[in-house]
Amino acid sequence: MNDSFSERVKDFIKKIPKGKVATYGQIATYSGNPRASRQVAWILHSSSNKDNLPWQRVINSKGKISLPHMGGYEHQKELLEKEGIEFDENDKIDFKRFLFSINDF
DNA sequence: CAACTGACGATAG
DNA sequence: CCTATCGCCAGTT
Repeated sequence: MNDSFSERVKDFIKKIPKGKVATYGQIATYSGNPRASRQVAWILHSSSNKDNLPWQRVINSKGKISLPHMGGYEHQKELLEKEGIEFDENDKIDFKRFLFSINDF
């Protein structure tokens, strides 16, 4: 359960800087498995709180929060807005401005 | 080992 | 923009 894809995913998420967001596909890709986006989601549920991961910075490829309304959606949105991330009228995040990239390291 | 599950992604219509 | 499907992966049951 260590030194695996899962560990790298968690490590990557920890490296997402404040004020930036990353998509599941990105995390999966940079962790070695471009198609394990689902696994990323599973990991978040599995240990986001336990490992104190900035889970709120993980969104889907559409630039939107995946959580259902009244199921954490508003909570996540508030956390992101507190970090300076903005949402447009469609509740989408502008990748051009807030998407985290490997070059930001 | 088989089936199921999950905050997904890409593609097709 | 929407729904429907399939694919992919790891952890559970």
